[in-house]
Amino acid sequence: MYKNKQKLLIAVDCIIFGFDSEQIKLLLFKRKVEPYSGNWSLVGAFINENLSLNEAAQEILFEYTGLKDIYLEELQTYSKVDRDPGERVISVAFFSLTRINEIVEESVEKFDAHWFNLDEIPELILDHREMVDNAITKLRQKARYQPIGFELLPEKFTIPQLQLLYECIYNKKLDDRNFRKKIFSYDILTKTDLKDKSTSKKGAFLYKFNKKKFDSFIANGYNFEL
Amino acid sequence: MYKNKQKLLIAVDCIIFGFDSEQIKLLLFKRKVEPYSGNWSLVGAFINENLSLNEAAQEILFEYTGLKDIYLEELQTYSKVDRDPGERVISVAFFSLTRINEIVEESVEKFDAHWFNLDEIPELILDHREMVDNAITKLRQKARYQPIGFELLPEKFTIPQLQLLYECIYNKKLDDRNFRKKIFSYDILTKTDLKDKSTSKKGAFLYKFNKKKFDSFIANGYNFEL
DNA sequence: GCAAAAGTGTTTTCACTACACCCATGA
DNA sequence: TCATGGGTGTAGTGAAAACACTTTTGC
Repeated sequence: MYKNKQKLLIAVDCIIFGFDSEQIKLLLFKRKVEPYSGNWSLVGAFINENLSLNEAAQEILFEYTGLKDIYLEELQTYSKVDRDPGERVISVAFFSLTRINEIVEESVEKFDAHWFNLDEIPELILDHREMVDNAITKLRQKARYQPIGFELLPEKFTIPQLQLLYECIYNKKLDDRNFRKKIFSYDILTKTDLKDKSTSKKGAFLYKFNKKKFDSFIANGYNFEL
Repeated sequence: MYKNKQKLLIAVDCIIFGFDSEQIKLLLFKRKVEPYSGNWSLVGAFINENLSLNEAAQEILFEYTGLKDIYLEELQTYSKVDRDPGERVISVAFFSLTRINEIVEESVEKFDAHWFNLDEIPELILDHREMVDNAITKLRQKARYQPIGFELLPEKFTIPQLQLLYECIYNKKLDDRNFRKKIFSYDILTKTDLKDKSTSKKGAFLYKFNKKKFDSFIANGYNFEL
Protein backbone atom coordinates (compact mmCIF):
# COMPACT_ATOMS: atom_id res chain seq x y z
CA MET A 1 0.00 0.00 0.00
CA TYR A 2 2.57 2.57 1.09
CA LYS A 3 5.09 2.00 -1.66
CA ASN A 4 8.66 3.26 -1.66
CA LYS A 5 8.54 3.89 2.06
CA GLN A 6 11.48 2.70 4.05
CA LYS A 7 10.96 0.10 6.77
CA LEU A 8 13.02 -0.01 9.92
CA LEU A 9 13.92 -2.37 12.71
CA ILE A 10 11.93 -1.67 15.81
CA ALA A 11 12.43 -3.20 19.23
CA VAL A 12 11.05 -3.01 22.73
CA ASP A 13 13.16 -2.95 25.90
CA CYS A 14 11.75 -3.55 29.35
CA ILE A 15 12.84 -1.91 32.56
CA ILE A 16 11.75 -4.26 35.34
CA PHE A 17 11.47 -2.93 38.88
CA GLY A 18 10.91 -4.93 42.04
CA PHE A 19 10.93 -4.32 45.78
CA ASP A 20 12.36 -6.83 48.23
CA SER A 21 11.05 -5.16 51.43
CA GLU A 22 14.32 -3.29 51.78
CA GLN A 23 15.25 -1.74 48.48
CA ILE A 24 13.91 -1.06 45.05
CA LYS A 25 15.65 -3.32 42.58
CA LEU A 26 16.17 -3.48 38.86
CA LEU A 27 16.27 -6.79 36.99
CA LEU A 28 19.09 -7.02 34.47
CA PHE A 29 20.19 -9.77 32.14
CA LYS A 30 23.47 -10.99 30.68
CA ARG A 31 23.10 -10.43 26.99
CA LYS A 32 23.39 -13.57 24.90
CA VAL A 33 23.73 -12.15 21.40
CA GLU A 34 26.18 -9.98 19.55
CA PRO A 35 26.97 -7.19 19.67
CA TYR A 36 27.89 -6.88 23.36
CA SER A 37 27.26 -10.51 24.23
CA GLY A 38 28.03 -11.10 27.90
CA ASN A 39 27.28 -7.55 29.01
CA TRP A 40 24.48 -6.44 31.30
CA SER A 41 21.37 -5.34 29.50
CA LEU A 42 17.66 -4.79 29.70
CA VAL A 43 15.52 -7.49 28.16
CA GLY A 44 14.12 -6.73 24.78
CA ALA A 45 13.21 -8.10 21.40
CA PHE A 46 12.50 -7.01 17.89
CA ILE A 47 8.91 -6.45 16.91
CA ASN A 48 7.31 -8.44 14.18
CA GLU A 49 4.19 -7.82 12.22
CA ASN A 50 1.87 -9.76 14.49
CA LEU A 51 2.02 -7.92 17.79
CA SER A 52 1.47 -4.46 19.13
CA LEU A 53 4.33 -3.02 21.15
CA ASN A 54 2.45 -3.56 24.35
CA GLU A 55 1.71 -7.17 23.52
CA ALA A 56 5.32 -7.73 22.60
CA ALA A 57 6.46 -6.29 25.91
CA GLN A 58 4.02 -8.54 27.77
CA GLU A 59 5.41 -11.55 25.94
CA ILE A 60 8.97 -10.65 26.75
CA LEU A 61 8.10 -10.25 30.39
CA PHE A 62 6.34 -13.58 30.46
CA GLU A 63 9.27 -15.28 28.81
CA TYR A 64 11.83 -13.86 31.19
CA THR A 65 9.94 -13.79 34.48
CA GLY A 66 7.09 -16.26 34.10
CA LEU A 67 4.61 -13.52 35.07
CA LYS A 68 1.45 -12.48 33.27
CA ASP A 69 -0.55 -9.29 33.66
CA ILE A 70 2.37 -7.32 34.93
CA TYR A 71 1.98 -3.59 35.39
CA LEU A 72 3.44 -2.21 32.21
CA GLU A 73 3.67 1.27 30.84
CA GLU A 74 5.32 2.84 27.88
CA LEU A 75 8.23 5.05 28.82
CA GLN A 76 9.38 6.59 25.55
CA THR A 77 11.09 5.87 22.27
CA TYR A 78 14.83 5.92 21.69
CA SER A 79 15.55 6.65 18.07
CA LYS A 80 18.94 8.27 17.65
CA VAL A 81 20.19 7.20 14.28
CA ASP A 82 23.40 5.69 15.60
CA ARG A 83 22.22 4.41 18.95
CA ASP A 84 22.91 0.82 17.93
CA PRO A 85 26.23 0.29 16.17
CA GLY A 86 24.99 -2.94 14.65
CA GLU A 87 22.28 -1.36 12.57
CA ARG A 88 19.68 1.30 12.88
CA VAL A 89 17.09 0.24 15.45
CA ILE A 90 14.34 2.28 17.01
CA SER A 91 13.56 1.08 20.48
CA VAL A 92 10.50 1.67 22.62
CA ALA A 93 11.17 1.35 26.33
CA PHE A 94 8.54 0.05 28.72
CA PHE A 95 8.72 0.09 32.45
CA SER A 96 7.17 -2.61 34.53
CA LEU A 97 6.53 -3.11 38.22
CA THR A 98 6.65 -6.62 39.63
CA ARG A 99 6.28 -8.40 42.93
CA ILE A 100 9.67 -9.98 43.38
CA ASN A 101 8.30 -12.90 45.34
CA GLU A 102 6.02 -13.94 42.50
CA ILE A 103 8.72 -14.12 39.89
CA VAL A 104 9.44 -17.66 38.84
CA GLU A 105 12.93 -18.30 40.07
CA GLU A 106 13.91 -20.69 37.30
CA SER A 107 13.09 -18.08 34.67
CA VAL A 108 15.47 -15.68 36.26
CA GLU A 109 18.25 -18.20 36.72
CA LYS A 110 17.88 -19.58 33.23
CA PHE A 111 18.66 -16.19 31.77
CA ASP A 112 21.57 -15.18 33.98
CA ALA A 113 19.51 -12.42 35.47
CA HIS A 114 20.23 -10.46 38.61
CA TRP A 115 18.42 -7.93 40.78
CA PHE A 116 20.47 -4.78 41.31
CA ASN A 117 20.01 -1.99 43.78
CA LEU A 118 19.43 1.29 42.02
CA ASP A 119 22.70 2.69 43.30
CA GLU A 120 24.68 -0.33 42.13
CA ILE A 121 23.63 -0.58 38.51
CA PRO A 122 26.50 -1.92 36.40
CA GLU A 123 27.50 -0.62 33.03
CA LEU A 124 24.79 -1.31 30.47
CA ILE A 125 24.89 -1.70 26.72
CA LEU A 126 23.83 0.93 24.22
CA ASP A 127 21.61 3.61 25.73
CA HIS A 128 20.07 1.29 28.29
CA ARG A 129 21.49 3.29 31.15
CA GLU A 130 19.65 6.33 29.86
CA MET A 131 16.45 4.31 29.66
CA VAL A 132 16.90 3.16 33.23
CA ASP A 133 17.54 6.67 34.48
CA ASN A 134 14.46 7.93 32.70
CA ALA A 135 12.44 5.08 34.14
CA ILE A 136 13.58 5.83 37.67
CA THR A 137 12.62 9.45 37.22
CA LYS A 138 9.24 8.43 35.91
CA LEU A 139 8.71 5.98 38.75
CA ARG A 140 9.38 8.68 41.32
CA GLN A 141 7.10 11.15 39.60
CA LYS A 142 4.31 8.77 38.94
CA ALA A 143 4.30 7.15 42.36
CA ARG A 144 3.41 10.51 43.85
CA TYR A 145 0.02 10.78 42.18
CA GLN A 146 -0.89 7.26 41.08
CA PRO A 147 -1.18 4.21 43.30
CA ILE A 148 1.48 2.29 41.41
CA GLY A 149 3.40 1.53 44.57
CA PHE A 150 1.00 -1.30 45.33
CA GLU A 151 2.20 -3.07 42.17
CA LEU A 152 5.53 -3.58 43.87
CA LEU A 153 4.13 -5.03 47.10
CA PRO A 154 2.61 -8.45 47.75
CA GLU A 155 -1.16 -8.59 47.70
CA LYS A 156 -1.17 -8.26 51.49
CA PHE A 157 1.23 -5.82 53.07
CA THR A 158 1.71 -3.91 56.32
CA ILE A 159 1.70 -0.17 56.73
CA PRO A 160 5.38 -0.12 57.72
CA GLN A 161 6.15 -2.02 54.49
CA LEU A 162 4.20 0.45 52.43
CA GLN A 163 5.90 3.34 54.13
CA LEU A 164 9.31 1.81 53.58
CA LEU A 165 8.55 1.41 49.90
CA TYR A 166 7.69 5.07 49.60
CA GLU A 167 10.76 6.01 51.56
CA CYS A 168 12.79 4.07 48.99
CA ILE A 169 11.02 5.69 46.07
CA TYR A 170 11.53 9.20 47.39
CA ASN A 171 14.83 8.41 48.99
CA LYS A 172 13.66 10.19 52.12
CA LYS A 173 12.52 9.28 55.59
CA LEU A 174 8.82 9.84 56.26
CA ASP A 175 7.04 10.50 59.54
CA ASP A 176 5.13 7.35 60.47
CA ARG A 177 2.20 9.09 62.16
CA ASN A 178 1.65 11.45 59.27
CA PHE A 179 2.06 8.65 56.75
CA ARG A 180 -0.62 6.54 58.43
CA LYS A 181 -2.93 9.49 58.80
CA LYS A 182 -2.68 10.26 55.12
CA ILE A 183 -3.03 6.78 53.69
CA PHE A 184 -5.97 6.02 56.00
CA SER A 185 -7.63 9.32 55.16
CA TYR A 186 -8.06 8.07 51.59
CA ASP A 187 -9.86 4.96 52.80
CA ILE A 188 -8.50 2.84 49.97
CA LEU A 189 -7.11 -0.04 52.02
CA THR A 190 -8.90 -3.06 53.40
CA LYS A 191 -7.64 -4.28 56.74
CA THR A 192 -7.34 -8.04 57.17
CA ASP A 193 -7.23 -9.66 60.59
CA LEU A 194 -3.89 -11.22 59.82
CA LYS A 195 -0.65 -10.06 61.28
CA ASP A 196 2.79 -10.19 59.81
CA LYS A 197 5.15 -11.09 62.64
CA SER A 198 8.25 -11.42 60.51
CA THR A 199 9.66 -8.08 61.54
CA SER A 200 8.42 -7.59 65.08
CA LYS A 201 7.13 -9.46 68.09
CA LYS A 202 3.97 -7.45 68.26
CA GLY A 203 3.20 -8.05 64.60
CA ALA A 204 1.72 -5.61 62.11
CA PHE A 205 -1.70 -5.94 60.56
CA LEU A 206 -1.86 -6.84 56.90
CA TYR A 207 -3.84 -4.69 54.49
CA LYS A 208 -4.94 -5.04 50.89
CA PHE A 209 -5.22 -2.33 48.30
CA ASN A 210 -8.92 -1.91 47.53
CA LYS A 211 -9.23 -0.93 43.89
CA LYS A 212 -12.98 -0.38 44.07
CA LYS A 213 -12.64 2.08 46.90
CA PHE A 214 -9.78 3.74 45.10
CA ASP A 215 -11.77 4.13 41.90
CA SER A 216 -14.72 5.67 43.68
CA PHE A 217 -12.34 7.93 45.60
CA ILE A 218 -11.04 9.22 42.26
CA ALA A 219 -14.50 9.30 40.72
CA ASN A 220 -15.56 11.65 43.51
CA GLY A 221 -12.95 14.10 42.31
CA TYR A 222 -10.36 13.52 45.00
CA ASN A 223 -6.67 13.34 44.30
CA PHE A 224 -4.33 10.64 45.47
CA GLU A 225 -0.97 11.83 46.69
CA LEU A 226 1.55 10.08 48.87
CA MET B 1 23.78 -7.14 11.26
CA TYR B 2 20.44 -8.23 12.70
CA LYS B 3 19.53 -10.78 10.06
CA ASN B 4 16.11 -12.31 9.58
CA LYS B 5 14.49 -9.62 11.65
CA GLN B 6 11.39 -8.09 10.24
CA LYS B 7 11.32 -4.39 9.46
CA LEU B 8 8.21 -2.27 9.78
CA LEU B 9 6.84 1.03 8.62
CA ILE B 10 7.10 3.67 11.28
CA ALA B 11 5.60 7.12 11.21
CA VAL B 12 5.27 10.20 13.36
CA ASP B 13 2.09 12.21 13.79
CA CYS B 14 1.99 15.68 15.30
CA ILE B 15 -0.72 17.14 17.47
CA ILE B 16 -0.39 20.91 17.14
CA PHE B 17 -1.97 23.16 19.75
CA GLY B 18 -2.35 26.90 19.64
CA PHE B 19 -4.11 29.62 21.63
CA ASP B 20 -5.82 32.58 20.00
CA SER B 21 -6.43 34.59 23.21
CA GLU B 22 -9.86 33.07 23.51
CA GLN B 23 -9.64 29.34 23.04
CA ILE B 24 -7.17 26.54 22.77
CA LYS B 25 -7.11 25.32 19.19
CA LEU B 26 -5.94 22.27 17.34
CA LEU B 27 -4.44 22.47 13.86
CA LEU B 28 -5.77 19.84 11.47
CA PHE B 29 -5.10 19.15 7.81
CA LYS B 30 -7.05 17.82 4.88
CA ARG B 31 -5.32 14.61 3.99
CA LYS B 32 -3.93 14.52 0.47
CA VAL B 33 -3.09 10.85 0.05
CA GLU B 34 -4.96 7.58 0.05
CA PRO B 35 -6.37 5.98 2.05
CA TYR B 36 -8.80 8.60 3.37
CA SER B 37 -7.76 11.38 1.05
CA GLY B 38 -9.86 14.48 1.74
CA ASN B 39 -10.50 13.69 5.40
CA TRP B 40 -9.27 15.65 8.40
CA SER B 41 -6.06 14.36 9.88
CA LEU B 42 -3.03 15.16 11.96
CA VAL B 43 0.14 15.86 10.04
CA GLY B 44 2.61 13.08 9.86
CA ALA B 45 5.19 11.30 7.78
CA PHE B 46 7.03 8.06 7.54
CA ILE B 47 10.43 7.82 9.12
CA ASN B 48 13.46 7.06 7.07
CA GLU B 49 16.87 5.91 8.10
CA ASN B 50 18.41 9.34 8.43
CA LEU B 51 16.46 11.01 11.18
CA SER B 52 15.52 10.39 14.77
CA LEU B 53 11.83 10.57 15.55
CA ASN B 54 12.25 13.93 17.17
CA GLU B 55 14.12 15.34 14.21
CA ALA B 56 11.48 13.99 11.86
CA ALA B 57 8.74 15.65 13.90
CA GLN B 58 10.63 18.95 13.83
CA GLU B 59 10.91 18.71 10.06
CA ILE B 60 7.24 18.02 9.63
CA LEU B 61 6.35 20.98 11.79
CA PHE B 62 8.64 23.23 9.84
CA GLU B 63 7.21 22.07 6.56
CA TYR B 64 3.61 22.61 7.61
CA THR B 65 3.84 25.71 9.80
CA GLY B 66 7.07 27.40 8.81
CA LEU B 67 8.16 27.37 12.47
CA LYS B 68 11.46 26.15 13.90
CA ASP B 69 12.27 25.28 17.49
CA ILE B 70 8.71 24.55 18.39
CA TYR B 71 7.97 23.05 21.76
CA LEU B 72 7.72 19.38 21.01
CA GLU B 73 7.27 16.36 23.20
CA GLU B 74 6.72 12.70 22.59
CA LEU B 75 3.26 11.57 23.55
CA GLN B 76 3.25 7.82 23.00
CA THR B 77 3.29 5.12 20.37
CA TYR B 78 0.26 3.69 18.61
CA SER B 79 0.96 0.20 17.43
CA LYS B 80 -2.22 -1.84 17.15
CA VAL B 81 -1.63 -4.31 14.38
CA ASP B 82 -4.62 -3.24 12.34
CA ARG B 83 -4.70 0.46 13.14
CA ASP B 84 -3.99 1.36 9.53
CA PRO B 85 -6.04 -0.60 6.98
CA GLY B 86 -3.52 0.18 4.26
CA GLU B 87 -0.65 -1.67 5.85
CA ARG B 88 0.83 -2.19 9.25
CA VAL B 89 2.28 1.09 10.50
CA ILE B 90 3.54 1.95 13.94
CA SER B 91 3.05 5.59 14.73
CA VAL B 92 4.69 7.76 17.34
CA ALA B 93 2.61 10.79 18.30
CA PHE B 94 4.20 14.07 19.32
CA PHE B 95 2.45 17.02 20.77
CA SER B 96 3.57 20.53 20.06
CA LEU B 97 2.67 23.95 21.40
CA THR B 98 2.79 26.92 19.07
CA ARG B 99 2.13 30.63 19.09
CA ILE B 100 -0.65 30.99 16.57
CA ASN B 101 0.39 34.47 15.55
CA GLU B 102 3.86 33.27 14.52
CA ILE B 103 2.65 30.58 12.19
CA VAL B 104 3.32 31.42 8.60
CA GLU B 105 -0.11 31.90 7.10
CA GLU B 106 0.80 30.68 3.64
CA SER B 107 2.00 27.38 5.03
CA VAL B 108 -1.32 26.79 6.65
CA GLU B 109 -3.34 27.79 3.61
CA LYS B 110 -1.23 25.78 1.22
CA PHE B 111 -2.09 22.61 3.09
CA ASP B 112 -5.80 23.15 3.58
CA ALA B 113 -5.29 23.40 7.29
CA HIS B 114 -7.71 24.74 9.86
CA TRP B 115 -7.66 25.62 13.54
CA PHE B 116 -10.42 23.85 15.48
CA ASN B 117 -11.73 24.49 18.93
CA LEU B 118 -11.24 21.46 21.14
CA ASP B 119 -14.98 20.95 21.42
CA GLU B 120 -15.50 21.11 17.68
CA ILE B 121 -12.99 18.59 16.43
CA PRO B 122 -14.28 16.88 13.30
CA GLU B 123 -14.04 13.20 12.58
CA LEU B 124 -10.43 12.19 12.10
CA ILE B 125 -8.83 9.32 10.23
CA LEU B 126 -7.47 6.16 11.80
CA ASP B 127 -6.82 6.51 15.53
CA HIS B 128 -6.01 10.20 15.32
CA ARG B 129 -8.91 11.10 17.52
CA GLU B 130 -7.49 8.90 20.24
CA MET B 131 -4.12 10.61 19.85
CA VAL B 132 -5.75 14.00 20.17
CA ASP B 133 -7.68 13.00 23.27
CA ASN B 134 -4.52 11.64 24.86
CA ALA B 135 -2.69 14.83 23.95
CA ILE B 136 -5.36 17.00 25.52
CA THR B 137 -5.18 14.97 28.70
CA LYS B 138 -1.43 15.28 28.75
CA LEU B 139 -1.59 19.01 28.11
CA ARG B 140 -3.90 19.49 31.09
CA GLN B 141 -1.76 17.36 33.35
CA LYS B 142 1.53 18.80 32.31
CA ALA B 143 0.45 22.43 32.39
CA ARG B 144 -0.18 22.07 36.10
CA TYR B 145 3.45 21.50 37.05
CA GLN B 146 5.52 22.70 34.10
CA PRO B 147 5.53 26.19 32.63
CA ILE B 148 4.45 24.98 29.19
CA GLY B 149 1.61 27.46 29.06
CA PHE B 150 4.05 30.18 28.03
CA GLU B 151 4.77 28.24 24.82
CA LEU B 152 1.23 29.04 23.71
CA LEU B 153 1.41 32.77 24.41
CA PRO B 154 3.24 35.50 22.50
CA GLU B 155 6.58 36.52 23.93
CA LYS B 156 4.87 39.40 25.72
CA PHE B 157 1.54 38.77 27.36
CA THR B 158 -0.70 40.24 30.02
CA ILE B 159 -1.73 38.61 33.26
CA PRO B 160 -5.38 38.43 32.18
CA GLN B 161 -4.24 36.64 29.00
CA LEU B 162 -2.20 34.16 31.00
CA GLN B 163 -5.09 33.56 33.35
CA LEU B 164 -7.49 33.07 30.47
CA LEU B 165 -5.14 30.49 28.97
CA TYR B 166 -5.10 28.53 32.21
CA GLU B 167 -8.85 28.82 32.48
CA CYS B 168 -9.06 27.27 29.01
CA ILE B 169 -6.64 24.50 29.88
CA TYR B 170 -8.46 23.58 33.07
CA ASN B 171 -11.86 24.45 31.70
CA LYS B 172 -12.57 26.31 34.92
CA LYS B 173 -12.85 29.89 36.08
CA LEU B 174 -10.03 31.08 38.32
CA ASP B 175 -10.03 33.82 40.93
CA ASP B 176 -8.04 36.74 39.53
CA ARG B 177 -6.63 37.95 42.83
CA ASN B 178 -5.42 34.50 43.81
CA PHE B 179 -4.05 33.87 40.34
CA ARG B 180 -1.95 37.02 40.39
CA LYS B 181 -0.78 36.37 43.91
CA LYS B 182 0.42 32.92 42.94
CA ILE B 183 2.12 33.70 39.67
CA PHE B 184 3.88 36.73 41.19
CA SER B 185 4.93 34.74 44.23
CA TYR B 186 7.11 32.62 41.94
CA ASP B 187 8.89 35.71 40.64
CA ILE B 188 9.39 34.20 37.20
CA LEU B 189 7.95 37.02 35.10
CA THR B 190 9.62 40.20 33.93
CA LYS B 191 7.36 43.22 33.74
CA THR B 192 7.75 45.47 30.73
CA ASP B 193 6.56 49.08 30.74
CA LEU B 194 4.33 48.40 27.77
CA LYS B 195 0.60 48.13 27.98
CA ASP B 196 -1.76 46.12 25.86
CA LYS B 197 -4.84 48.24 25.28
CA SER B 198 -6.53 45.89 22.88
CA THR B 199 -8.95 44.55 25.46
CA SER B 200 -9.53 47.50 27.77
CA LYS B 201 -9.31 51.23 27.98
CA LYS B 202 -7.10 51.13 31.01
CA GLY B 203 -4.69 48.71 29.37
CA ALA B 204 -2.86 45.82 30.96
CA PHE B 205 0.88 45.64 31.49
CA LEU B 206 2.82 43.20 29.34
CA TYR B 207 5.10 40.62 30.95
CA LYS B 208 7.69 38.19 29.67
CA PHE B 209 8.42 34.74 30.95
CA ASN B 210 11.88 34.84 32.52
CA LYS B 211 13.49 31.48 31.96
CA LYS B 212 16.56 32.30 34.03
CA LYS B 213 14.48 33.18 37.05
CA PHE B 214 12.38 30.12 36.50
CA ASP B 215 15.40 27.84 36.35
CA SER B 216 16.86 29.21 39.54
CA PHE B 217 13.45 28.96 41.18
CA ILE B 218 13.45 25.25 40.35
CA ALA B 219 17.12 24.85 41.23
CA ASN B 220 16.30 26.14 44.70
CA GLY B 221 13.99 23.20 45.16
CA TYR B 222 10.70 25.01 44.69
CA ASN B 223 7.81 23.58 42.74
CA PHE B 224 5.89 25.34 40.06
CA GLU B 225 2.15 24.82 40.14
CA LEU B 226 -0.58 26.87 38.56
C1' DG C 1 -19.77 60.51 33.56
C1' DC C 2 -20.01 55.87 32.63
C1' DA C 3 -18.92 51.35 31.08
C1' DA C 4 -15.50 47.87 31.14
C1' DA C 5 -11.50 45.65 32.23
C1' DA C 6 -7.17 46.07 35.37
C1' DG C 7 -5.49 45.85 39.59
C1' DT C 8 -5.24 45.33 44.80
C1' DG C 9 -5.65 42.89 50.73
C1' DT C 10 -7.68 40.57 54.34
C1' DT C 11 -9.83 36.84 56.74
C1' DT C 12 -10.94 32.11 57.11
C1' DT C 13 -10.10 27.42 56.47
C1' DC C 14 -7.76 23.37 56.05
C1' DA C 15 -4.06 20.43 55.15
C1' DC C 16 0.78 19.53 56.34
C1' DT C 17 4.37 19.38 59.83
C1' DA C 18 6.56 18.40 63.95
C1' DC C 19 6.76 15.93 67.81
C1' DA C 20 6.61 11.85 72.28
C1' DC C 21 4.61 8.19 74.42
C1' DC C 22 2.08 3.63 75.20
C1' DC C 23 1.23 -1.19 73.39
C1' DA C 24 1.99 -6.03 72.49
C1' DT C 25 4.91 -9.74 72.44
C1' DG C 26 8.89 -13.16 72.08
C1' DA C 27 12.96 -14.09 73.94
C1' DT D 1 11.41 -7.73 82.35
C1' DC D 2 13.12 -5.78 78.62
C1' DA D 3 14.05 -4.84 73.89
C1' DT D 4 11.81 -4.12 69.58
C1' DG D 5 8.95 -2.47 66.26
C1' DG D 6 3.68 -1.22 65.93
C1' DG D 7 0.53 2.02 66.74
C1' DT D 8 -1.72 6.55 68.32
C1' DG D 9 -3.14 12.40 69.02
C1' DT D 10 -2.43 17.29 69.22
C1' DA D 11 -0.83 21.90 68.63
C1' DG D 12 1.28 25.06 65.46
C1' DT D 13 2.16 26.84 60.88
C1' DG D 14 1.59 28.19 56.26
C1' DA D 15 -0.63 27.93 51.93
C1' DA D 16 -5.08 28.07 49.41
C1' DA D 17 -9.72 29.81 49.07
C1' DA D 18 -13.21 33.11 49.42
C1' DC D 19 -14.53 37.51 48.87
C1' DA D 20 -15.51 43.44 47.11
C1' DC D 21 -13.93 47.59 45.97
C1' DT D 22 -10.89 51.22 43.57
C1' DT D 23 -8.45 52.70 39.34
C1' DT D 24 -7.93 54.07 34.66
C1' DT D 25 -9.43 55.76 30.42
C1' DG D 26 -11.80 55.82 25.78
C1' DC D 27 -16.11 56.79 24.38
